[in-house]
Formats: sequence, C-alpha cells, structure tokens
Amino acid sequence: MALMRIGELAAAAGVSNRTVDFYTNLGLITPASRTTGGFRLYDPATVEQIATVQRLESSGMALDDIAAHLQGAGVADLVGALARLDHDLTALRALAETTGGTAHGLATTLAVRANQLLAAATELLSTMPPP
Amino acid sequence: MALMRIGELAAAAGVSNRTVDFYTNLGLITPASRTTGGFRLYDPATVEQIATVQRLESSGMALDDIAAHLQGAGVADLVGALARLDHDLTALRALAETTGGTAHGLATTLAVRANQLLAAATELLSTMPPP
DNA sequence: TTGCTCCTCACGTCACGTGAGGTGGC
DNA sequence: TTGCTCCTCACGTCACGTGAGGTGGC
Repeated sequence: MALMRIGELAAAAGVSNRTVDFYTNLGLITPASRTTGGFRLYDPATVEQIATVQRLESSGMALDDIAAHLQGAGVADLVGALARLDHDLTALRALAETTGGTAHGLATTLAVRANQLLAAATELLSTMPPP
Repeated sequence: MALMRIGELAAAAGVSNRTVDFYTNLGLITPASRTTGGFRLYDPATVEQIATVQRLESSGMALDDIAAHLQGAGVADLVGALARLDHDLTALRALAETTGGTAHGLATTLAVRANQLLAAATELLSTMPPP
C-alpha cells in the first residue's frame, strides 16, 4: 500500500490533521519520507501506531514516556519486569491478609490501577505483532 | 496530644499553610473541629495523612481519586483485587514469552509502572496501622 | 498591638492539545 | 485556481498548586 499524506492518515486514524502534526513533532510517529516540497509521507502502519499511542495515553502514560520507549527500542526485559512484579505481588498478598483499615481502600485503588496497566500491556502484546 | 492549628500542622508536615488549606478544601484532610472563631483544629494524626497523600501523589494518583478513597472508606476488596492481579499477571507472563518487538518496550514500561504502584501499596500497608 | 488564620480571586506551571494565519507545494 | 500541507505563535483546558490581600479571631 502506498504512503499517505497527513490528511489521509488523520482520516484513517480518526484524529485531526493537527493531532497528527502534534504527535509527529513529539516523535510519537515518524513519516517514512517527505515529498520534495516537504509534505510528510506516512507508512499505513502509522494508523495502528496512533491507536497504540492513544491506548497507552488512556492508561495514564505520559506522551514523553511513550515516545522514549517507542524510540529506545532497546531489548527491554519484559520477562524480568514481570517476574519482579510477581515477586512483589506475592509479598503484598501476604501483607494484605494481616492488615486492614483505611489503607486497604487506598491500596485497592493502587492495585486496580496496576491491573489496568497490565491489561493495557496485554492488549498491546496481543495487538502488535512481532517484527 | 492536643489538636493543632494550621501553622503547627504545616510545620510538622513540612508543607506550607497554603497547601494544608488546599488539601483541606479538596477533602484530603479534615479538621477534627473548629474554634468558635472558625480556626481549623487538626488531629496530630493528620501529619501522617499528609505524608500519605504525598506518597500516593508521587505514585501518580490524582488527588481526586485519593480523596474519594479516603472518604469512601468502604471495605475495599484488596485481597480480591490482588487475586485478579495475580491471575492477569500469569496470563501476561505466558504471552510475553511468545512475543517480541517494539511492543515489548512499551509493555515493559507499563509493567514497571504497575510495579511502582504495588510498591506504593506495600509501603502504605506497612506504614498505616490497622484502626 | 502583633502575629495568625480564614477565604477568595487571581496568577503560575505543566501536559496536552487546538485555532488561526501566512506560505508554498500539488 | 482550488484544496492541501507546513510551520509557528498563541490560546484553551485541566490538574495542582501559590500569592496576595482584606477580614477577623487570638
């Protein structure tokens, strides 16, 4: 499929041209090339990237963080991070059974929030195919 | 220990009078009573509450959320929330081993963030004694 | 009287955009 | 020519405060 100009991409992604412009300047998305006149040309896959950015954003990640990790592209140790999560979760579950009070309400909020992030991560892995 | 006025509380908590004022208006803290003239009188335990608020805040929770859960005081099902977390985490770990690519970087960020929240919850439970 | 507090209105900052307008490619 | 795009400067909104100033209690 051919490269797309900003208007086409914006329409496909369901956002405004202005938003595509904004995301491009933040480095959240990158044009595959430019016309001689300077018009940006985006790969069609960018449509999906915009959806990803917005999913992450609604999970509460800052755009800066998203940009950093989209670019960094280092081999992040997801398996290690999840192992640590598992370890800490086990400890927390034990602690939760021996305590109570106001802290429980607040801790629950934090746990629910953590779960939303895991759900976002799961959705991400399910949606984005390995390269 | 006697009730404290705003200046005393602010000094003890290491914040400005203005911040105590602000937190009070948001419902994050509540004066135990008022003088006849209207001066707020806070329980000394409020010092610890302010510290809690700031810990949660630095974990990325919105002040509104904190206020809601400080007041709601319902018997939040922390154990249930942690069980769900454990379940989702198991699924995610399996998924992580069968995928790769850019998504791994983003998912790692989300996982690390989730772990920060669990750490905050753990600290919360360790710090705040049952009532 | 002096210093403290209350309350309110306004301003400051940061993230995340959005509007508008002049420019030049298509 | 017409509609599209680029870029930039400024404004809008929301969360989270902070400053200041007039008021009245201590």
